[in-house]
Amino acid sequence: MVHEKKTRGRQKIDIVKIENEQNLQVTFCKRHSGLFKKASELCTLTGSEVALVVAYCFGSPSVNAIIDRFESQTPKSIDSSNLLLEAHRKINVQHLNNELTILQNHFETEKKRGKTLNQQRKVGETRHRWEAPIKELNLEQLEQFNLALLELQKNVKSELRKIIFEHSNQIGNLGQLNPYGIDLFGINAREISPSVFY
Amino acid sequence: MVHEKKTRGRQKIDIVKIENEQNLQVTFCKRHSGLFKKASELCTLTGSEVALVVAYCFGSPSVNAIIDRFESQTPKSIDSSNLLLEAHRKINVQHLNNELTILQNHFETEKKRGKTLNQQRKVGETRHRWEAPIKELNLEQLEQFNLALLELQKNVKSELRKIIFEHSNQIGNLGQLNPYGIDLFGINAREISPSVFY
DNA sequence: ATCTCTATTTTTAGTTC
DNA sequence: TGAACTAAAAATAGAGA
Repeated sequence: MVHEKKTRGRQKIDIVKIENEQNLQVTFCKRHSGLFKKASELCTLTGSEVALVVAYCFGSPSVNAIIDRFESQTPKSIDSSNLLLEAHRKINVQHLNNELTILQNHFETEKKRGKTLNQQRKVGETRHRWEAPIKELNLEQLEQFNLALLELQKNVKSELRKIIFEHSNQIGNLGQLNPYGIDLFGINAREISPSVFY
Repeated sequence: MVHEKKTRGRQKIDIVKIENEQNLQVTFCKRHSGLFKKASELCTLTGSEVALVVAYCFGSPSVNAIIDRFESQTPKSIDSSNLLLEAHRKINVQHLNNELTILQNHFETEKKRGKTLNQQRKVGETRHRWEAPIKELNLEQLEQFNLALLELQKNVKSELRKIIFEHSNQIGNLGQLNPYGIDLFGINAREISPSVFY
């Protein structure tokens, strides 16, 4: 019996910019989630720190679809300028906020752990003399990164408001609007072994 | 003829912290490079922006091996404190510098492109009215991120100097020293289509 | 640490539902 | 859109030099 193959399976592709907009969207979606999964796994497996920021935008047609869908879900009572504002806020900033909150919780946890380490050191463990500076360096770096992300988020918000404000004076040009999306992924420092801090 | 398998091939593993130090190192190495490759591919394929920071440290035994190897390659004429300084600088900061230079070149290119866009806009292309703010937002964010990275690099350097200085007064404790490595990967903004900027 | 090698697992391109 | 499917491509665990 001859078995007809149902699909051609995964095809080899060159790593060059995808020109077909449809393919690009699908590939972005798949590889984007794949990348975050890999990053997450690296963190978990090796206890390393990974900060990953992916920024992208959608082409106008799919943007319209998203906005349309959002509008159809929103009560009509909200006035239209507010509606657009909220739509963009939700689409662009909500996820960012969520991720950032998680990230900040990680930082808090690490900060506490850093303090504990500091206290332990005061007890007189000379064995740990090299750990503390690196620990602190690490925290410092992470906090700077965190601050940069906060700043970035602030800018996203204010720029979005600006854009949407301009836009509200110009309804009908929706196709030219570019929603902006940012995903964040952050994992904190961790011990590799009781005597090697990270 | 019975074919004896040479290896068991890839084995399924749970995504939990690897406790065996040796396995951890190898896995980190493999997955670290795999992650950067994936990030690079996502950028190229979809023209998205990705910033990836991976920070990790080595356990003491392999650290000794690295330092030993470095020392055996270095002319004996250099005095030992300088030697250690240089060793750590090379190991920890060189790659960072290289990556950062590439990153900065990308930023420069993008900044120029942003200016060109600005000039074009002044010519009177109303069609592009939404592109510029997002372009600028993007650049601004990227520059902030870049600044954060520069700051981070500065801290790595100064902390390393501090650690190495302390260490040079305390030879014989090499096993407690934790080299610190940071890899950076950054890709710039790009057009998705002539009318959608990123 | 890296590189190699192999046999698997995992990811994903293309398609269909 | 978007989730599910398939089969091929790609990544990688384990072992080695």
